[in-house]
Amino acid sequence: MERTCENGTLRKEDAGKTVTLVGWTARRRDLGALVFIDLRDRSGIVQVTFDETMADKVKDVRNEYVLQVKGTVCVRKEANPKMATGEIEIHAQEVTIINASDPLPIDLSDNSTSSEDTRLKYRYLDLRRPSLQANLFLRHRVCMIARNTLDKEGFVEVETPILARSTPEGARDYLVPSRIYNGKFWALPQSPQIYKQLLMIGGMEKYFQIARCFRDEDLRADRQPEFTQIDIEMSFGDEETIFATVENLMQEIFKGVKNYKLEDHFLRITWNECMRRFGSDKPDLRFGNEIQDLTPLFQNTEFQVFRNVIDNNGIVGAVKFEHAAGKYSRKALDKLQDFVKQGFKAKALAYLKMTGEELSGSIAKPLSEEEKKAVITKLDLKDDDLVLVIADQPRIVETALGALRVKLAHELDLIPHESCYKFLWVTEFPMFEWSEEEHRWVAAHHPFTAPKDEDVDKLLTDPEHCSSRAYDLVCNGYELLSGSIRIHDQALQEKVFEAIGLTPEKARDRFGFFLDAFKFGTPPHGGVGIGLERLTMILAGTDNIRDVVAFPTTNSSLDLMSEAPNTVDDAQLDVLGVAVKDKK
RNA sequence: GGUUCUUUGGAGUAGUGGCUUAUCUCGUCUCCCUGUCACGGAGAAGAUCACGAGUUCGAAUCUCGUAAGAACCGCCA
Repeated sequence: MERTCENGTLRKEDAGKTVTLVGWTARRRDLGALVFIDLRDRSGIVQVTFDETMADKVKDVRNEYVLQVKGTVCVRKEANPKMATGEIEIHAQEVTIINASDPLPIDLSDNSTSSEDTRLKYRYLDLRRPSLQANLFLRHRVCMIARNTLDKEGFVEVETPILARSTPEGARDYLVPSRIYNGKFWALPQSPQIYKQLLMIGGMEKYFQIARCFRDEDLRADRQPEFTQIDIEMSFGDEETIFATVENLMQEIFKGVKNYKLEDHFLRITWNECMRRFGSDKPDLRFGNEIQDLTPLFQNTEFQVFRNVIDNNGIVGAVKFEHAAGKYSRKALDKLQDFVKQGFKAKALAYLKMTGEELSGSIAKPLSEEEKKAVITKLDLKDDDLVLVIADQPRIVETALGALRVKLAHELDLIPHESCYKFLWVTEFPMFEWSEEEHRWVAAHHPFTAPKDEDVDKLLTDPEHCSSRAYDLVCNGYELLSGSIRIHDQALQEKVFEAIGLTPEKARDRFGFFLDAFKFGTPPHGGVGIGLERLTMILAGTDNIRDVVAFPTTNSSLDLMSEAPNTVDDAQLDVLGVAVKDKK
């Protein structure tokens, strides 16, 4: 099919050229003997005019008809400054209606928003939306830069199996029944973790993969059941080598995509400090409002609530918001209290408001004059400042105030709208977390993560206070990547398995091949998995992962377009040796 | 597993117990129009108000249940 150029690329310099264009009818303005059609392809829109000799040929054309137009590029008498191609138009000489279109069930114009489920049902139409196409182009750019940058540094892309063995630690696996071995199952990889470590043992030294990962867990605005990681692993390095590689990669991506220069080295803080200051392991550093520990001010308090909390190893935490007291009514603050009670198990939310020199609010009365003065001095309170206070167990205080910090920053518009990217390495994550369900310690990152050298002796005796060599890279409140230095010593690996309650027999059963591999000269190694969607979201300036995935699912992992998952024929089940208990 | 919110012509919405024969915008259909660009003008069609039960003299509106969507908590090594 003849096509001489893309519609959105035409400019005044092209005037006089005869061109053949193809595309979709974005909009048609019919003035009778003169018809204008905005012809859209993926590059943009150009106005085509059909004069009295041509108007008849397009009288049946409606929105989204596919056309081929031959015509001359002409300078417009009156330019449209809102269009990239607004200085020119195409005077049509020939037109072919290539295909018709029914009226669309969704509205493609940018100022309208069809509901999320209608858009997902007709995703292939929603994809015609220029903003969505731009996101997919952006994602492509990120992948291209990642490939080129890593290639230049000697990393080799290796594909690892999608049909793999289930590794019960961690997220729930998607399972695939085996036809040849009835009763046995593949698992889709949650990440290529074990394979990339085996590649290190296999002597690849520097590996990467743009890898699809699968996790059968409940979704969020930034989580889909399948997603893509820029997966990187390297031998003979340490944190410094890996951080340098990632920082360079991020710099290249932000330069290539946004022409934005990131700082040479990203900030670093330990996990403990991060939780203390921000109540989150993925803090948004585009605004301040850090959590303050007020416990020392109330050591001798007679306020019973604080007294009880402090006597039971709790803390009193606070977050200050400047010029916010007037914006939060009693009702609004009650709502915030419900938010922390329901979401974060906090028993209550107290507040203080500064009016002139005077402190008022829910706990102003029970506090002594001395204590109030101490709070004012400690938080440097000025007129109209709002202070949210929670007294409870430390982790509850931190996470609840951390969540309020983010919530109010949004409500008070404290977050810069323009391009602003605050990167942060969070290091020394805890080695283990206590699982209430399983009544055992589980790996906080994954069980192949190396402990800090000085904590190796505490693995079995004091798992709670073991720190690991795991790290996250955080940007604007998103966990952009996770990684760690891995264990490369068989004895240490077995010890960590023991710490999470895996008996040697069970460990052998689940990871035997992996443990065996450690016996044969395993190099020290470590790496990261970068969340491609989250990175693209940040670059695209959206907070919904569906905006950067071509065919996303709903919150409940349904594809509304194809209606997957769905039933299969009994014959298909038979051959797999699978029976369905309760058909819904 | 839990919490909160949402569901009204093809699309987006207004409507908090009777003022409704359900509002407006876009789209659709018919006619007019040679400089529009979210074209304009005249007219028309199109909705058992997600589904089921209940309260009431009376329900799009109140209550309960079901389904679907969204955000969050748990979960996500």
